[in-house]
Amino acid sequence: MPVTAKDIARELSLSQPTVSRILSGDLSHRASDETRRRVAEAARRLGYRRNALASSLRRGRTGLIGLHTNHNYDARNEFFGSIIGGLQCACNARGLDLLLHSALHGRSCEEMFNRLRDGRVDGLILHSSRDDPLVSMLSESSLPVVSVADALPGMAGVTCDDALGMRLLLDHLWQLGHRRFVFLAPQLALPSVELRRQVFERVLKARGLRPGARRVRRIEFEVAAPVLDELGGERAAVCCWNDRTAYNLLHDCAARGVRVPQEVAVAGFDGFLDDKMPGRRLLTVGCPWPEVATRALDLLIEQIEGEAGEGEAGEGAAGVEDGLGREVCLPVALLEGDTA
Amino acid sequence: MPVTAKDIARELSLSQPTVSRILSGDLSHRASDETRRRVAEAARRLGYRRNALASSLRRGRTGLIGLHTNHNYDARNEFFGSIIGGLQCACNARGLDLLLHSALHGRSCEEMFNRLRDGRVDGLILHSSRDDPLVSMLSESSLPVVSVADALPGMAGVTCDDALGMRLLLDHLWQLGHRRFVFLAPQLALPSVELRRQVFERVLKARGLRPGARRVRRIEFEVAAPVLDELGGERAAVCCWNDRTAYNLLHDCAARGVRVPQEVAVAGFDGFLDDKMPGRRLLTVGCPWPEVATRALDLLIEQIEGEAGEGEAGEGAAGVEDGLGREVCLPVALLEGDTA
DNA sequence: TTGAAAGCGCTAACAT
DNA sequence: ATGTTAGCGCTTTCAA
Repeated sequence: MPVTAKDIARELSLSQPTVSRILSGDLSHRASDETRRRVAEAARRLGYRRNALASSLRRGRTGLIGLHTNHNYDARNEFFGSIIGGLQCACNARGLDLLLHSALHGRSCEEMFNRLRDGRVDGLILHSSRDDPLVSMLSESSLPVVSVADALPGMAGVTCDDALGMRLLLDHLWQLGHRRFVFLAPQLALPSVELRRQVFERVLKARGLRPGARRVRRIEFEVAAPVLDELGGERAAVCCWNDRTAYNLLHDCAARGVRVPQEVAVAGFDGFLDDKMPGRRLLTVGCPWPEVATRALDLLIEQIEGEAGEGEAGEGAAGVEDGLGREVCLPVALLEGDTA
Repeated sequence: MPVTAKDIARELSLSQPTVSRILSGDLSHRASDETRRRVAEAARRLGYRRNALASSLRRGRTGLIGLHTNHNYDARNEFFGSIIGGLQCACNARGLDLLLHSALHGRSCEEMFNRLRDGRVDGLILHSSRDDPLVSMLSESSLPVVSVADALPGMAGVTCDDALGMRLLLDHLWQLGHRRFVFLAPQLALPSVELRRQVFERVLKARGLRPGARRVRRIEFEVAAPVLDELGGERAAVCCWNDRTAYNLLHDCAARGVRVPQEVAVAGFDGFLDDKMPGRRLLTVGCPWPEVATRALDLLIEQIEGEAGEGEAGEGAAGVEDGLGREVCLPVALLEGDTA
């Protein structure tokens, strides 16, 4: 039913490749202006549209960028929405489209790997954790991959400056007079959070706080409430691993009548703009997630382009100078608020 | 470089189709257990992965669903994020993947149309407005399309019950004692908003309010501030066309020291969960956007499947009984708050 | 400037 | 139970 180059060729008594060359805008091909005109006219008249599948199959390029996460995130999650949104804009600017891979929950890791590598995407943006078996499969494969937010072994990645963020946050809280801290971390093995935790412990230890005054509390993903039972009256600053957890905690405080910041101080990490409810503002660390996504796409495109011109390079030290081992770390900023 | 069915066939001295049939899980094909085993083993050993492009080209199905909007939305927008998120889940459950089409801003409408119809997706979820030329091009084409949130002529769609929502809202405000109303609408030709506006005017007229007490104010997208200058002291209930606009208005009120709800009452439309800042809650209409997306996908799949078994049906009344003209309207609920 | 031929990797019809 | 043949629609030599 759809009109093909062959149809136009038949209509104009030309060969199919000639038509195809003109319609694909091949500039190295010098066709007569007359033929050009006739082909263009017939294409418009018959409603020709190039089949992207056939074209991609032949050229080995699809113009599609894949996005996959092994967490239960979708676009409704503010973090993941920021990543997707940033990618949408960046793809837009570069004439690419974005493929959101479905998670295939419950299926084997091999199946997911096979789908990611089935030729539909030129490269992959990945958000995952160290304990995901898919990571090593991907890093050993030839598919260009760049991780976002959390650094993953064996592949390029773009992160926020987690260490700096945590330092800024602790300095600020310290200056406000806080001397008792809790860090709420998820059980997930997220490199970014582990980094923040390390800095949390190192900085506070250096300031001379005893372990009891600088606790790390593992929580169920973003569920903060249980920690309130453990604070025991004394004032504490609770550093949440992300903004969502912090907002949950604020909610729990309100529900239990715990005053913020008088009894409990709350800090987040993400910096999602929240001008919804005036009169209250979360202390947090601003992370440029959309820019993380944009930079990741840049790195990915480098890899994709590099891959094309490959083939004769020495195999020994490959992977470093062509961007495979590149790690980009973007600056963060303290966003002051009234919750501490 | 990638391993093909041909490679495996050569390795095992089989024909390529035999290998292909086994690896594609063709159950109608009875291969000997021995061959099955050898093929499976070789596939694993050599790292075979089926090329989705070739497969799709041949079968005429891609397993990809497209999403396009002609507005400047991306996943960071709460509304569009909800739609994307809902689609991700629904696609996930059905083994489909989601393709976010880049907007191609500044390029011609034909180009966008051509990209949407280039064979990469089996069907399209569309969010657009009546004044978009793309809509008629798509509705006349054979590509399965379903619109979300805003009903579009000539194609199936899923919407929220905008009329009911506005009625519930006005009833509630009326009972609270409000007798002066403003509806903030964008200049965009969004059918859903026009419907709300119509109901706004009809209901309030029926209640006997004179035009001056039931004004419709066109605003720049989601910019609410200017309306504050025009209220002139007297108390009014401002119905915003969406939650974002309402939050902006709350923000503006706080900035100018206008007390809500004492001086100005504020209502939204969307119902995005906002437990971020405890102690204040927007009066709004809860719209099930993710479910809108899910239902739209169902309708789309119906169309796609129906299309396959087509070919001999009478052409006269086509398009109605096979779901093309279907319009689904999902229920909404009033979400009470303290802003009115 | 254009045409002929080949092939991307797969699936489907038919033959054996 | 397996092989043969053909073709999806396009791009890419190479030849004319």
